[in-house]
Amino acid sequence: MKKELTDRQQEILSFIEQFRDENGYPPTLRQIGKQFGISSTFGVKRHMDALVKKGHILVESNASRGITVLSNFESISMPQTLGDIEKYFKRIPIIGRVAAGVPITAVENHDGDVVVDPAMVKGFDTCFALKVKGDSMVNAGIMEKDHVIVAAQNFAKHDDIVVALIDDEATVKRYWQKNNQIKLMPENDNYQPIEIVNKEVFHIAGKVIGVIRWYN
Amino acid sequence: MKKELTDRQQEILSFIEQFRDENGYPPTLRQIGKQFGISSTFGVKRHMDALVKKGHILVESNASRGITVLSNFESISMPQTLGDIEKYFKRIPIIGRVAAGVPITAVENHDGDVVVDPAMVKGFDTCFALKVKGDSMVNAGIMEKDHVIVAAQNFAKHDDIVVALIDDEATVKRYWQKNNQIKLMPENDNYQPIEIVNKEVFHIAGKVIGVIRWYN
DNA sequence: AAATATAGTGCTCATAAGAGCACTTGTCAA
DNA sequence: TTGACAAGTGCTCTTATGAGCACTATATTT
Repeated sequence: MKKELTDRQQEILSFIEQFRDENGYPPTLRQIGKQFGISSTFGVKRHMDALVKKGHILVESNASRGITVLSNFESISMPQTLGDIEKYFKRIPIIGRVAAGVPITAVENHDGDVVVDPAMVKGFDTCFALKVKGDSMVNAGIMEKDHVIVAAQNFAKHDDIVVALIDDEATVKRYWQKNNQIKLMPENDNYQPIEIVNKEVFHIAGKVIGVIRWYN
Repeated sequence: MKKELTDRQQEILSFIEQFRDENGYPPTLRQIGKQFGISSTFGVKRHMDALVKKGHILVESNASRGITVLSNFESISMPQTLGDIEKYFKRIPIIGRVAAGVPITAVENHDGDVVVDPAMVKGFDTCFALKVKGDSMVNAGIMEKDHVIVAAQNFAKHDDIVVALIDDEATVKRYWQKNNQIKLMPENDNYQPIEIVNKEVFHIAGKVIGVIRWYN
């Protein structure tokens, strides 16, 4: 069992992990020292020894950057059989281009995928994810490069956030409808509402049901 | 765009990734050479140069093991065995209360969990999710009731978005630091920055690495 | 007051490890 | 046949980096 760390040791352990995560390789003793204002490698080395002793890392002797951080994997609720997996986890494809003619499910359109909770997309037949271009929805908390999770459907209700196609151009906007009049409302003061006059070239691809953002 | 690799280059790239995944740090040129029966570091070095040129890795000059493998988004794949699951999916606990005294991992504090892509939290030892209260970060696209994904750590860099504890009250803010002065910056014009004067009652619980939102 | 633990300095030393040159071998296309 | 290219050898050179010693400082405990 891992033993309690001092504040200093915890700080240093966190730094090692973060460094490794950002660079793909762990820091040297001197890089650690520099980060914390420790001028001597020996001072840092003793922290390593302490972290090894307490079971948080492994250090390969005489190997530069030879630090292995031991993970702390605590399982929550996990599937018991392979067949169970879809009850616990779901992957949704990230669609590169959304165009009217092209079926959403087209494989050549894949651009990776996102992992979501199946409970969240329950009841929606076909879902896909879309990487947001532009900042027209920032006031709705949808930023450039976020991924929106979309339930595929060709209709919408007033006030839904939708993925709409105008002349084969995909856009995320809030759907506004009164009687026979339709507008696509941006949520950014620098943009103007788009009024749909020609319904021939207008299409709804789906309704936004979620947003996922990762920093870095 | 990444260019095509020769068979040899592909083998070597795979080995580097596998080595790093197993050990937590990349191999040296000599270790790579040993694996493939290449006795000269120069032979290996030229493979590295080729991989850099073709956009698959980064190499830090004169740094031992300074190889960063650039990630490649693969298309949807599913685990083949139960043991594989954690490579594909991860659940992160939603923490009810974040308080200075209480360990984050305390089970009684669970409030369900969120499903995320393990690749996104790779390298972070302990992660948790937190439901956002209040609208002080709307300009950063973090809305009330969103879940923020947090990597547990007790330090932060200037400009990180952090979960901070002041007098046992948890808050999400942008971390601002200059010399010895620390401020927590809201991203909403209706709120004022919080200046940290008493560091006794101030604590950093973690760094926000992602945001998840579900509508309805 | 003495003992103990954590944290750090300023060195030295040995070596692990990257950089690079001149030369060789084998394959394939023009 | 020639030329281009990938792949590898056997070196040398430099330096980045881990190991370790003797000593200091500051708490906290005994």
